[in-house]
Order: sequence, then C-alpha cells, then structure tokens
Amino acid sequence: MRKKTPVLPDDLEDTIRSWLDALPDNKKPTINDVARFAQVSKRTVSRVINGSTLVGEETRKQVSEIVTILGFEPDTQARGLAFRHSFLIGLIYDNPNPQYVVNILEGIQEALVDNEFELAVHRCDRSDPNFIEKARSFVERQKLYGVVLTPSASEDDRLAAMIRATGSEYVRVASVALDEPHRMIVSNDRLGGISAANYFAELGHQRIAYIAGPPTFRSSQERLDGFREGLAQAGLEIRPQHIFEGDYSFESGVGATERLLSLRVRPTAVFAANDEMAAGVLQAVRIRGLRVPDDLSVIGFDDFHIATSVWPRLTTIHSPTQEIGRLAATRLLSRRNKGGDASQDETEPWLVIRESVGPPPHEN
Amino acid sequence: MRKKTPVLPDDLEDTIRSWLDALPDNKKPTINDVARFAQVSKRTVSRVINGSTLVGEETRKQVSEIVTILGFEPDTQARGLAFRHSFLIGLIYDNPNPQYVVNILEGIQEALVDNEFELAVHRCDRSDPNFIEKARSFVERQKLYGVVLTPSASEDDRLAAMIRATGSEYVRVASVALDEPHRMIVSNDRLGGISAANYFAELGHQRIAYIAGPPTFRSSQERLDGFREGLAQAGLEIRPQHIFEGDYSFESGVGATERLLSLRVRPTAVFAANDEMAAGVLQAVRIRGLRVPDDLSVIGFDDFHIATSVWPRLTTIHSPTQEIGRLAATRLLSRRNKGGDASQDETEPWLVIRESVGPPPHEN
DNA sequence: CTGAAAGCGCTTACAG
DNA sequence: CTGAAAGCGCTTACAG
Repeated sequence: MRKKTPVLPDDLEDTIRSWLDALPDNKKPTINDVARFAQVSKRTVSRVINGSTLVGEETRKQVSEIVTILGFEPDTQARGLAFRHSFLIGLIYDNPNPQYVVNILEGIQEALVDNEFELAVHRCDRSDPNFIEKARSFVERQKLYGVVLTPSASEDDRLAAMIRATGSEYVRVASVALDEPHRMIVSNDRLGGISAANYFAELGHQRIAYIAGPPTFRSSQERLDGFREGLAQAGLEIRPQHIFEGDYSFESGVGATERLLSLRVRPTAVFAANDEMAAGVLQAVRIRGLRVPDDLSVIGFDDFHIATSVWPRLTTIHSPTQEIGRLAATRLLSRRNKGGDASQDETEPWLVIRESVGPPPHEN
Repeated sequence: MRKKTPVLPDDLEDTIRSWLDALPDNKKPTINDVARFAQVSKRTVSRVINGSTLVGEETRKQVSEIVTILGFEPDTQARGLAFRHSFLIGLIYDNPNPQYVVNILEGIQEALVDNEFELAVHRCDRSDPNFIEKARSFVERQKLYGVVLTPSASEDDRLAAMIRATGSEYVRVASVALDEPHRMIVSNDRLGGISAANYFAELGHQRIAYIAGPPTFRSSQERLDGFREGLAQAGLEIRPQHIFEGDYSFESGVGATERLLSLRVRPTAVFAANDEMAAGVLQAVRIRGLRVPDDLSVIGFDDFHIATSVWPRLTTIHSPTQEIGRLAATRLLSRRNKGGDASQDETEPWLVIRESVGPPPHEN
C-alpha cells in the first residue's frame, strides 16, 4: 500500500478559499486563477481541461484539485472564440407533428448529458423563399458545432449543401440514404411497410388501401414501397384507385376515408402512412356508422401517443424516434474524437398489434 | 431634389470585391476589415453595429455600405465574450405534453425573428435531486441572456432563485403571479374555470364533477378554483366526492371516469383540467356503452389538437400557448432597450363550444 | 463625433 | 512534459 501524499498543502487550500470568498458575485474564477494557484502556466491548465495526454500525472492531479476547489468552469464563449465554433448542437426541423419534434428533442438531449454541449432549435419552412438564408444565419451566427436535420427539411439537398459550406458538421435523419453514410441516420420505413402488408395478408385481406402522406415527405413513398413489396410477397397488389392522397393530418385521414367508403367495392383494410391519419380513419368510419375492425381494418405508423388514445387502439408500426434523435447527436459528437467512421446508423421500425385490425368481413 | 452623392468611389468597391474573392473559404471578414476599408477605427464600426447614436450620419452610411458589400456579420462568440453573455434565450421545461412544448417553442422563435438571438432548450426533471445543478450548468455555461420557465418548472422558487444568482434574466410562465410583475407571464386559468362553470350552469347541470391535474401543477388548482367560483355564481357547488384525482394524462382521465360512472348518483357533467384527460373521459364513457353528451357532458382545457381529433369534438377552454411563448421571449428581449417596465403580461383563455356538451339527461 | 489601447477568457504554433 | 507570447473578434472607459 503506497502512502497517499496530499497533493496540496493545507494552507494553500485555505488561501484559495478566502480568495474565493472575497470574489465579487459577478466574477468567477478564470483559467488564470487556476494557473496562478497551481503554479503552472495557463497553457498547462488548458491542457488538462481539454484532456491532453501531454501532461504529467502529478501536474494533472494538482491542477484538477485546484479546479475543484475553485469550482472553475471554463468559459464557453471564450473557448468557442478560440476554437472557432460554439458548444451548441442545432436542430433544424419542419415536421408539424409535436410528438415527433419533442421525441427528437429529447433524444438529442439524452446524448448531450455530461458533456459541454447544449441544444439550439430552429424551425424552418420550406415554402419560405428565404428559408435557406434563415437557416444559414442560424448555423453561422451561432457557429454551431453540428446540426441535425429531420424530415422533410433533411431531404433538401440545398439545405445540406449550405451547411457543408459553413463548415459545420451535420447529420441527416431520413427514411433513405441521401448523403454520405457518416452523415445519415436512416429509419428503414420500408421495413415497416412490409410488416403491415404481411399482417394484413396473414389475416386474409385482399382488397387493401393506402393513405399517403404528403409527396414532400420521402417517408410516405418508402412506406408505400415497402407495403407493396410485402403485398407482392403474398401475391397481392394494391390497385391504383386504392391509393389515397393525404398529408399526414388527421383531417386528411378523415377525407381519404370518406372517399374510400364511397367506393362500390370497398377495401377491407387500409394502411395509413401515419397515426394521425389512422385516427382520422377511425373517426370517418364511426361517422359512417361502421366499425373498426369489423368493417375495416386499419394500421397506422409511428406509434405516437395518439395510437393508444383512440378507440379501438391502433395497431401500428412503431418507429423509435427518440432513439433516432439520440443516435444523430451521438454521431455528431463522435466526430470530435475519432475521425468520422464510414458506417451508417439505421433503425428498424416494428409492428405493434392492438385492436384496429381483424380478419376481413364475410362477403355477402 | 438633392443630388445623391455616391458614398463610395467605384474603384474602392472593386478593390473590396477582389479582396473578398481572394479570401479563403474558411475565413470571413471581421470588424477590422470593415474598419480598414471604411477608413475609420473599429471602435466606430462597433458603434454602428450596436446602433449607437454617437456616430455622424455620413460615417454611418459609409460604414454600413462597406458592411453590406463585405457581407460582414459580427461574430456572436466574440461579442458574447465582450458582453459577458451569449445571444441565446433558454427554455427550461418539464411539461410532458408535446403540443404545449412545441407551441411555446414556436412562440419564442416568433419573437426571435430578425434579431441576433437563438433559442436553446433544456428539459428538466424536478424529481431528479440534481435538477437545479443541471439547469444552472445550462444557464451558466452558455451564459444565457435570458431564460423562460414553463410549468411546472416555473413554479419552483429555488430554480428561479438559482437563475437570479447567475445574473441571467428570466421570465416565468404560470397560472398565477409568483414573482415580480416584470418577471411574469400569467395565464389566467381561473377565468377559464369560470367560463366552464357558467356554460354548464346555463344548460341546467346541477351535479357536476371535476377531474384534477397533478398537485404539482398550480394550473390544476387555479382551474378548479375558477370552476368553483363560477358554479357559486349560479348557486351551485361541487361535492367533495365529485372531485377526482388525475395527472393530466389520457389514462388518468379514463380511470377517473370509471370511478365517476360507478357512482350511484352520477354527475351529468364533468370539467377535466386538460384535453388529454377529457379525451380519456370520452373513451371511458364509450367503453361503458354510454354517450357524450347525452349521458355525460364534458369540457376540457387547452384546445390542443386532440380536442378536434376525438369524437365528439371537445368543447374546451382555449389557452393561447404560442402567444404566451412569444410574450415571454419578447419581454426578455425588451429589457435590453428600456429598463424593465413594471407591468405584468396576462393572457386570458376562452370557451370554445363544440359537441361534447349538452343539456343534462332527464331524470328517470 | 472619433480613436488608441486594453481587456473579455480561452487556445495554439513554436521552442525548449 | 512545460511555458511566454500572440491570437480568436469583438467592446469599452477614457481622452480629446
């Protein structure tokens, strides 16, 4: 057992503490104070702050102890100025679904715990002719270390190009690879479409409809493609007149379903590209005096809160949104240490069975 | 008509442009470049950037023109270092409702358009023993210019005290005044409770129930107090056994309603402290084989998206959440120019009549 | 109305 | 393994 030698003489600690007490409220200890008390140069203090390996073990201990006593926290602004970037991760979003946004927000914050980074947010509007300029101003003025882009903003190549030009890192969240692998978190929505198709097919459905999201969201197309692929595996296909246009809103789900129910030969099952629209399906069916799943089976996508607060509860495809946010931020930050590895993160959605799907009704 | 004298000689502009072209991609013009081309000191350039009045009209024009040609944008980090605060407004939140959070987010961003500020967010958890420390780290490391607090975090006096100690500005959003007037945006939820009571009373309801939110949210108490006050105006009162505990979640609305419906003498109307729980009421009533509003009338609170995506659509109290966010950020920023005026911003919720309320059923 | 100089609190080639 | 000095890009008492 080695004897632990006290790193600091007691009276030094006392000196520091009384110096601290005398410090005005609006002042905080700086790197210079640490250097002075530790009797090293600020260069060395900087080294231990930044975890440089080129510091003697004894020196590091000494400095660390002073840092602790002083409660020293390096000034983020000053570091940012010297490093030429801030300690901020940005989120640029335009998804109108609050739960999506909040899930992403929380996933990112999860990844930011215990490091010096914080999260700044910027909502953009792709229909605004100046949205790129506004986003650029967000990224550039705050000198963001990195930014995560979510759909549909993430699908805009000009946006991505603009960020690259600023020199900030970025990661795009999307349902398909749109960029270099290390810049992508892809949510394999196609797989979700396949699962939905398989489930309908297993139960014996033949006439099956799809309610699409807005064409500006790539996810809607991916979900449809997967759905078709799954149906094909069972020798089924979806007829053109059974594809309805929606825009991911509840109301558009209602509207599409009204058209669907007016068909002479009605589909027995419908896959809605998100839960909001699936909830709209439920409502439209009820208004028509019909029932889910007896008259029409429905599968949604997302598995957000709404899926369990409607009746019957939605069978749906669960997508791990918060996890996606966490992965995106983690990847951004990981580029600090290792140089960007080439792998691409991918998440897979899965089927959650609840009460909105049953076997097709008997033909009369 | 005065002849407009060109402020800059043509060849100067050419010189600047070719200098710009020669600038490496990772470099941007600084205040020094502006000063050099404008042939003034950087002190003067700083003055025009910050809108000081102590600058000659001609000088200002000259400098502004150079700024435009160069596309000069002052470095936020550097200004922050000199000003001792960043150009960031922080949001500290813990409200679990995504729509609430997103509405506040967007209200704040509305207020931040066309100024140099951006929004940073921090979710906190009051049940975490270190939540104050974590929030302090957020505020202090980023040297936030100001922070807005939303319920229930806003109701925590220790949190507010901590922020005051850091020297950052803050504004609290709450349903009642908890701090100096200039630090409050109060949403007068009590008024909403009164409106709900009046509406029930008008239609002739007598046995009326309340489903409360969590006791940690002051709003739940305010809504109940207002509700009681409104009932009293009509000579009515709410019986103790007709007050049900909820926690603002859909599930708790279901649970409370199950208890409510099991009563031998059932209330004919219920005021749920938010829309989520009101949607839960709807579901529980339906499961029981009863109907809204025929068997039970229900009023919610918030008027979030869910209010119109359930059936029947909810009669509810609309609270202008986004506006509240905008007011909070505007107030924070307004303290830059004028010294804090003493007034207190207050918003008033209002009744939105839809289909979930009817006259009480006839007694048998 | 305008400016030279110091300061905000860090990091970094370079030298040793 | 360690340091003196310059630099990041701004603002600000003070003087004139």
